[in-house]
Amino acid sequence: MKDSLNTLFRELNPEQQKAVEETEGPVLVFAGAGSGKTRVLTYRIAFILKEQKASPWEILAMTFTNKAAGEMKNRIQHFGDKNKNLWIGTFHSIFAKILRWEAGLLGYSPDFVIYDADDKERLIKTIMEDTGIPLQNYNPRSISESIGRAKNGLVSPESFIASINTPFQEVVSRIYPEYQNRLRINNAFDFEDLITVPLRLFSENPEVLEKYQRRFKYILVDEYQDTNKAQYRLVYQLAKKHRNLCVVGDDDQSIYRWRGADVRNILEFEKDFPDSKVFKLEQNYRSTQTILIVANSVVEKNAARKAKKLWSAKEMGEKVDVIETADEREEAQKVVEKIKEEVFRKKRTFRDFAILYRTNAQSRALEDDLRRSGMSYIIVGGVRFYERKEIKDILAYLKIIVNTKDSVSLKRIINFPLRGIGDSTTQKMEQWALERGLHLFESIRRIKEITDIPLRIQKNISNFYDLIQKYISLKSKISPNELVRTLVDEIGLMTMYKQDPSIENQSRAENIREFLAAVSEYVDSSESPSLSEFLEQVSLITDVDAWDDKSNAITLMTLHCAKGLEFPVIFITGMEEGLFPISRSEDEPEALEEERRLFYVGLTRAKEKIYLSWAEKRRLFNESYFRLPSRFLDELDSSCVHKMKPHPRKHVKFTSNDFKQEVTYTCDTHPDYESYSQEVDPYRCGTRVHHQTFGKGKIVSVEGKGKKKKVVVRFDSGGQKKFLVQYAQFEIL
DNA sequence: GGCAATAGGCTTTTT
DNA sequence: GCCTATTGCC
Repeated sequence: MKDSLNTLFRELNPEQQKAVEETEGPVLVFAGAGSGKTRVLTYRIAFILKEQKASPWEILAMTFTNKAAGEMKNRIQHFGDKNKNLWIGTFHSIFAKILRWEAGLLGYSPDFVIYDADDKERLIKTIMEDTGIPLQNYNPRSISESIGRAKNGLVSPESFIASINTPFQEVVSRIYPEYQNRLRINNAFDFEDLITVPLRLFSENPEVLEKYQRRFKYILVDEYQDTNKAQYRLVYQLAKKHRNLCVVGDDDQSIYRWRGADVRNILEFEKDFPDSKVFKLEQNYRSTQTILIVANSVVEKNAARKAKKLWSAKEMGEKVDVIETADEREEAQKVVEKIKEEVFRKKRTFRDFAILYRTNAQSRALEDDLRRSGMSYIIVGGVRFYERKEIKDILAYLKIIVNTKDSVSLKRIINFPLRGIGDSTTQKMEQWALERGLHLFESIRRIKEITDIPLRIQKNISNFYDLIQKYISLKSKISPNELVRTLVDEIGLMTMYKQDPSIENQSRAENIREFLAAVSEYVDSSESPSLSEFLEQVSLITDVDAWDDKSNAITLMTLHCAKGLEFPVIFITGMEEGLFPISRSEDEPEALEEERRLFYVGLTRAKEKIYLSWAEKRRLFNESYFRLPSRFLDELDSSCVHKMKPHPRKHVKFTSNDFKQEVTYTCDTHPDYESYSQEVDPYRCGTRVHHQTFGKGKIVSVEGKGKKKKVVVRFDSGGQKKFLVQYAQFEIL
């Protein structure tokens, strides 16, 4: 171990080495993209162990993704295989583990299940139905998000009620306390709970907090800029005793503000810990100089950031190519063309490429073309595997077997596959349970006592009860693997899907097979496999975690997903106003800065070459829209950019379809369209208008025709608003 | 209670 | 354009 440490120490630059050796007291490491952040973290742990400052189980290292945690674990294994007992994991998995141990103190049993966004929404819907809040007026998802935001910001149901400003918040304030109540009844936690409940646990039980404070002599936090208020408090609490806290992050890569992440946590670390040591890692080992110049030129436009400048000892490298295309199909073609060129010219292979985009929906056009060209690709993200309906159905069975109190899962499967227990019956049973303060599962067990359910249906219910009961008793006798296979077989899922030869059912059957394989894999890899541990793993996994760089394929994913990864060649597609930066960020400077950081993250994924592309016309939802190039393209250091002119278009052809569609056209860049247009209409892009209330402005987009015609006007005062032309009473200037 | 047809919502990003 | 949830009919 000593040898390998010495060898590797030579690989650290002076700043990295200082950050590794400064083990005592609070330490803040600003680690720019590609500056060897993971290396510093792992060496630091290895160094602490080597100096025998702590035992492995006294070191806690927290990350945001399983992938990052796994990489850290892997690298540390190189230093010695006794390091298995280190506490390395995601925030959520670490605290899920602690919650299992301390569940009793919270009125939970250790078999609790973890609800994902879908379960959460179902529960909220149930509450809305029960409390008579009309689903039509309030969207359960917005309510779920609102509650999530409150929890991340440590706003309790009580304080939420105290700060109501809108009717919507009033509705949320009625649901929020009941939601927490039902979670407890269902013996379930949601994602936010995994962070906020430990905090409550610690504040209500100081002796428990002290136990963990004493245990964790050294605490490390990765991607500190992504912590939210709750996570920050949790870290702060745990580190208070030994004060050996090392946080590593990069404010320029903070891209999860919308999820409650608070950059202030990293920017104000020195305020929270006045005696902290600060290190800045600014040498980038990943990218060419050109790439860093371009990336810096973009992120410098942000006001809220710590001054720093990444540099590289590498060569200048190639310029960034900006590609302008006619529509998203041509964009895809160009990307494919460039990949072919790179493969041919530079002898690159598919795994060298990543195609990034802002929204998952953009992947389709790219996929179509890649498939046509016979190039292998993998999509990371999108519809997550464990969130697919057929998988969630099986998971719901498993959750019930582990925790019969979980009424959300119970309702999901009570009549799936169809067994003659319909909605009205379920409602009767719920009502019966509610009146007696029992769980829904109790109604099922004691179905004979519910006399207003016909005998025939009672029989169906008691069959269902026997089925679940059988697996509950099997749970301790056979492995999760055998149990799941028997279950899938008994409820006839595979036969059900296979019977129908439609593509979607075939792919469902395929997914179930994949799921069964995942269970086997879990059983093989775990020391003491249990159903409940498997469920936890599944709940906390993401698709990036499953991304493996071994297969030789082009990677497609969102910019968010790409964080922490690197590729020789990066494509960032859809560089258009309204898409990137996404339209919702336009009127909020902080959101816009976050978009810019996201762009920065994308750019710094590249080792050698960057292609940026945008399309003049793009299909979104079901309509075509004309587009303007992203403002970010203007922010690139022009000396490092090479603009590729679109193919000379001899005739801009518009099919009759183009005129039938309801399109948004932006005219400044499309004089061609004007000459083809049969409509003489003063309300088009670029027209300056005056509005009674808002003053003077310019039309920036148009949609719809006739009476439905709407325009978006950007006013000189700064704001932007959409109007129905019919009612707006504009004065044309 | 079951099933097929239709309406409606959505697309920013995720542990 | 897709997926899901709801509706209306059997």
